Parts: sequence; C-alpha cells; structure tokens
Amino acid sequence: MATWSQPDSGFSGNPPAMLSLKKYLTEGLLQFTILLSLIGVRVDVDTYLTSQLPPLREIILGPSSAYTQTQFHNLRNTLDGYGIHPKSIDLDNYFTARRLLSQVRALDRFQVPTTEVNAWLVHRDPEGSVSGSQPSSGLALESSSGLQDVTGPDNGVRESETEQGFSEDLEDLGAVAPPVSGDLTKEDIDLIDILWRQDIDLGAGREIFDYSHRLKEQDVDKELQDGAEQEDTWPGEGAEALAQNLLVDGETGESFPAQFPADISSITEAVPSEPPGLQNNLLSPLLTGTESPFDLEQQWQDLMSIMEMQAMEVNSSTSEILYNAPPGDPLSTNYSLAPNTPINQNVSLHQASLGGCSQDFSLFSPEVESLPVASGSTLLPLVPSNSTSLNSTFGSTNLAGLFFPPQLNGTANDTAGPELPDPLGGLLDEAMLDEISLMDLAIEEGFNPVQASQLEEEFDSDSGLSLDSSHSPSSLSSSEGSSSSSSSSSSSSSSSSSASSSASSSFSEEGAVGYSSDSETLDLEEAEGAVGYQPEYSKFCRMSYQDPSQLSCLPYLEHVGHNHTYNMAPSALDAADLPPPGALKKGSKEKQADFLDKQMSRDEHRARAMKIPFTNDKIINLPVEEFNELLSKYQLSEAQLSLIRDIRRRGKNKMAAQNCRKRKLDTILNLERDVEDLQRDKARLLREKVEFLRSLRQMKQKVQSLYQEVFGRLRDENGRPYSPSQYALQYAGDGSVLLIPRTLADQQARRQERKPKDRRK
DNA sequence: CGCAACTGTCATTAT
DNA sequence: TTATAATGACAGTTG
Repeated sequence: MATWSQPDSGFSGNPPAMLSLKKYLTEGLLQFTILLSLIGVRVDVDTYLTSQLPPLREIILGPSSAYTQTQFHNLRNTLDGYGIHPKSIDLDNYFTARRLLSQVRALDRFQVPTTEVNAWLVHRDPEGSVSGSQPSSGLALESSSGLQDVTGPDNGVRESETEQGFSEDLEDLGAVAPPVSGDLTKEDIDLIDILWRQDIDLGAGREIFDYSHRLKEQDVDKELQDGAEQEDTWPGEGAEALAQNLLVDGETGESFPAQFPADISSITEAVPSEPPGLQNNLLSPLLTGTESPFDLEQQWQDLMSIMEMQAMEVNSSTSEILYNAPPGDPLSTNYSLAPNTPINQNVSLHQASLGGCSQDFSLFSPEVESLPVASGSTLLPLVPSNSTSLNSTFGSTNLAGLFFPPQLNGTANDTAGPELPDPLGGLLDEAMLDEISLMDLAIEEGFNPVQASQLEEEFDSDSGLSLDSSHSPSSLSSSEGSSSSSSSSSSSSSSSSSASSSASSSFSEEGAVGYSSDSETLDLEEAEGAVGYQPEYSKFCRMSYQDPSQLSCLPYLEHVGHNHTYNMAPSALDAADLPPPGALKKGSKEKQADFLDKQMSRDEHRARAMKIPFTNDKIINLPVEEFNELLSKYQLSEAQLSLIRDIRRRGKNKMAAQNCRKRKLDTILNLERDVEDLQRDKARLLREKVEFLRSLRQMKQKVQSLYQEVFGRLRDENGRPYSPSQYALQYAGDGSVLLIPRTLADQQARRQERKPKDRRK
C-alpha cells in the first residue's frame, strides 16, 4: 500500500489551472444570477464583474467552482481548515464560499457604527420616552416591541441560543471538526489519501475562519435581530414618508458635520443671547426633499462616502435617541422643541446632537416621518402658522451649504431642489423598508438555524483538519483499524451504529474499502488467493459516509440515513454461496459469516463465485499498472477477467457516483448558504443605510434648530426680532453668517435652483 | 401498495 | 487511444 500512487489520478488530470474561465463565467454567473434573483437583489452582474468589485466577483465566481473538478488532494494537502458536512466533497467550492463570506464580512469593517447600531438596537425605547437616550434604559423596553416578540427572546439570550443552535446544526452536518492540530505527519497525509481513495467522505472539515470571524458573524447576527426590532417600529406609511424625507437628507447630507461647530460659534457670538422666539416658526428645508431613484451602485458609493464623512458624527447616542422616539406621537412633531432645547453657544455639533436630540427626537421619530407627507411639504402641516414663510426663509438661506461642502451638497433646501440625485433616497423606498423587515424576520426565524450551523462550522474550524479526523464519518468508515471506530466520537459513533445495526462488531475487523485493510489482508489474501476464496469481510463501512444519526438532524440530509448496500444476495451467481436460511440457527461464527455475506456487494459475491483471487478493493482501487500486474500474476479465465474489469468499472463508477452526488448536494448547500449570507448582508446594509439616513436627518434637524435658535435671537436695532419671512441667514463660503433680506436670499437661492420649487407666499 | 429517499449501475461524455 | 472521472437516467432497495 505504501507503494500506492494516486488511484484516482484522474483528478490530477484536471488541475485547477485547467478550469476554464468560461466555466467560471457561465456557471458562476448563472448561479449567482439565480442567487440574486432569489434574494431579490437587482444587480447588474456584468457591471459588478467589470467593476471588479471584489466581494461580488468572488460571490459570482465562487459557487461556480462547485461544478469544477474537485482537487481533493490538493485541498487536502493544503492542511487548511474547512468544515464540511458528511456529504460535502467539493472543497473547492467550500473554500470559495468561505473566501466569499470572509470578504463579505470584511465589509463590516468599513461600516461606521456597528457598535452604535447595537447600541440603539439594544436600547431602543418602544415606549418612546424622551429620556430613553440612556443606553441602559432600553433593554427592558426592547422586549416589548412586537417584532421582538415574534423573533423570540431578547438579544442577550438570543446570542447564546444561537450558539447552541450552531453546535447542534454543526453536528447535524457532521461537520464537527475534531480538534486536530494543524501539523500533520506524512503518515497522516498518507492516511488521508488512503481514506480518500476508499470512497470515504471528505465531508467534515475545519473552517478557514478564526474566532474573530465567528464573533463578527455573531455580531452580524445580533445586528440582524436588532435591526428587525427597529424596523418593526416603522409604520407602513411611515416608511414611505421616511423615505421621502430621507431623500431630502441624502441630497444635502454628506458633509455637514465638519463645518458645523465653527459656524455655530461664529453665529452665536454675533448674536445677543435672548430667549428664542421664532424657532417654532422656522421650518427647515433640510427635512424635505424629493426622492430621486438612483442606481444601486451609485447609492452604495454615496452611502460609503456618507459613512466616511459622518462616521464620527453619527454616534450611538443619536441612534438611541432616534429609536427612543415615542411611537406615533404626531403632536410632538411640531417645532416647539427649540424652546425646550438649551442651545449651548459653543457646543459642537456633536454635543448639540447629544443634548438636543434627546429632546428633539420627536422631529425625527419614525412616527413623524410616517406622516403621509411628500417631499418638502412633509413638515408643513406640523408648522403652526407661518410655516411657508419659514420655508422660504430657509430655502433662501442656503443653510445647508453651511454644513455641506459644495461638491457634496446638492442644495439641500427645498426651494433649491435636489441639485444632485439623492444617493440614498432611491434605496429607501417603502418597499425596501418592508423588505428589510421581512428579510430580517425571515432570517431570524427561518434562516437562523442554517446560519447558526454556518457559524458553528466556523467556530469549529479552528479545531483544525477534520478531513482525516476520526470524527468525520468518512474517516470512521475508512479507518483501517476500524476497531477504533467504535470508540470514536459521538458523531462518528453514530455512523458506526448504523453499520452495526446490520453488522456486528466484526465489521470493524476489516477496513472495508480502506487500502490499509487491503494491506493487512494482502498477505492473507495472497496466501489464500490460490485457493480462490478469500472470505472478505463485508464492506460495512462502504456507505459509512452517510452517517444517519448526523444527517438525520440536518434538514437537508435527514433522509440520507439509508444504507442500501444491497446486502441481499440478488444474483444467481452467489445464491449458491449464500448460507441456507437456517444458518442463523447455527453457531455464532456462522451467523457472523452469514451476516458478512449479506453485507457483501453483488460484485463481491460475483467475485467470490468466480473465484477471483483478490479483493474487490484491489480490483477497484489499484492503479492501472498495479492492477495489470496483479492480473498478470494469476491465470484467470476470460470470464474472470471480464468480471474483474466490470467490477473495477462498476466500483469506480460507484465512487464517482457518490462523489457526484455529494458534490451536487454540496453545491446546493453552498448555494443555499450563499443566499442566506447575501440576504443577511443585504439586510444589514439596508439597516445601516437607514441608520445613517436617520442620523443624517437628525443632524440636519439639529442644524435647523440651531438656525432657529440663532435667528430667533437676532434683534434689530430696535430690539425686535427679525421676521423669518423678511430675513434669512446667509452663510458665506468662508464660514461667516450674514443676515440678509429674504428677497435677496431668494434671489440667490433661485439662482442656484435647478428646479425651482417656490414655496414663498 | 405507493412513495420518497438512497444507492448502484449503465451509458454517455468529458478530461 | 486508453483510462478515468463526471453525470444523467434508470432501476432496485428500504423505510
């Protein structure tokens, strides 16, 4: 056996390099298209391919490898970690999927407020209490949300539960990788090869990902849960209104935090400190806008830019505030908040948002957003009397420009209209919001188990190489000593139990298909070969890769528990060899022999009937040269030779069929998992987007409030406040703020308006 | 008995 | 060309 070369040299005949790009592109694209269609993501695959977007490209190309030749040996020799279910054979595909996942998860890194998301998720106050900005206050409230109830226990409990679920699923998958050290000896590798050649399932494997990855995924999971909660709070019509409002935000949103503090201070310094008087009348154009559809990619880029620019500004506190907003309290939506808001003259925007948002939250609460108002007019009903004048005031002031760099600022004010397409608004329509909720719900309820199993696999991945481990069903079946198989781990023992159900412990005497077993029996066989009859012990483990106990727990594989080894003696050839029915009554030895006979395959019976002087294992698994050499050593009849050739052909084909089926199943599983991952990522990204938009809107509201505050404190030479309808604050590029007549401001604004949306009286 | 799942086998094609 | 692998299709076995 030591002399054995790769029996399945056919694999080597298909090096990875041979994988045609065409195959990748065609099959990969096809699969990915299917995935996308399943997910509902409308993405131009070609665009992403050409744009060389790494994650998507990997996603596209990844699954395709499932159909490619599996480089078992190469992969195995990499000693890299991977976790695979018992039927999983396509390690290439698995690696691809892993790489894909890792890259997708890598996206998490860029995202600004992962922790912030968690924060507001956890602390969201469904009661809508204003004071809920405190993180600690939200936890109890969280459970009260409707979706939360649907999804189950609170996050804290949930996380642990998911972990348990992972482990269970992992076991189901049979992918539990035993903690094998990464260092493998030559013998180990050889053993792996041997096991593999013996039609052993390579399924179990260790994961590529380390603990941090798993943690990351868990975080993502938690985010999903949280996201589901938060989104649950959105009323249907609210989502639409929100989307529209968000659009407006998107226009102006991208850069304003940076300049804010300085501007504020500059304004406030020049203003006498008097109680605000006109704040209520001031309506911020920033809150209004029109939705402009945008392609997904552009939105992505915009979103990214927003993230980058406002990462520091968008913090957990704002998020908390946003989500602590009282549900459905339209009354609080009026702009009375300004008086209640103590404006610190010198506070930075960040501080202002922290302090003011808690009180101003009502303006940005989902309920407010949910008001059935479109674009700029959304907030008008909320404004008491001179809302229109206020609008005009704001529109002319170009206040937004104060906070947003020109290149990014799409003229936030209503009158100006969206100079630039809203990068975010297009994504955030009602349907999308609904989709988010549904997706989260589905993921949490439906996909969590699988997802959990994935996580569990990753968790176990560290343990190391599981290919050859005794834990893997395949190894169990193939273990040459097989006596050890009985003592194998629980996962493996299940497989042995299945075998034992039909066979006594004797099955372990010979490593069924294992080459090692051949070697062990070689001498004996050859010694008895002349006699022509070598009592082969049944190949109990032949089918062992299908560990029923493990697979039964896995939804996909629960039906794989069969062990149709064709134990019966069907052919007339071996009928004579079969013991009579009364054999069972004979001694245990004969009983055992009978049992073994029944475990023999048809070809084995035929071989025995034909007095084939060597085992079927050899016939099937020996390399061609050795096989021919073996044949040459015996004087075999033509019938025998024909049978031997058939046995070899059938045996190889049987293994090929098994591999094929495993591969097929693995492909399906991988695709399924990819779909889940993509759905999860999509949901997460959408959630993040919503979060950013909310934060953005909140900050804009802050700006508006400050504007109102400043404007309200302005007094003319007679000590009277300026009328918002007659004056507006105009800021210059250098950061200075001027009080100018509204007519002038309007002119300037109109000059900048691409699509005038005049609301003046 | 019928059905579903699993498995082995054959034929065909690809490598 | 040969050997082998892959795979669809079919049939047998089992629960």
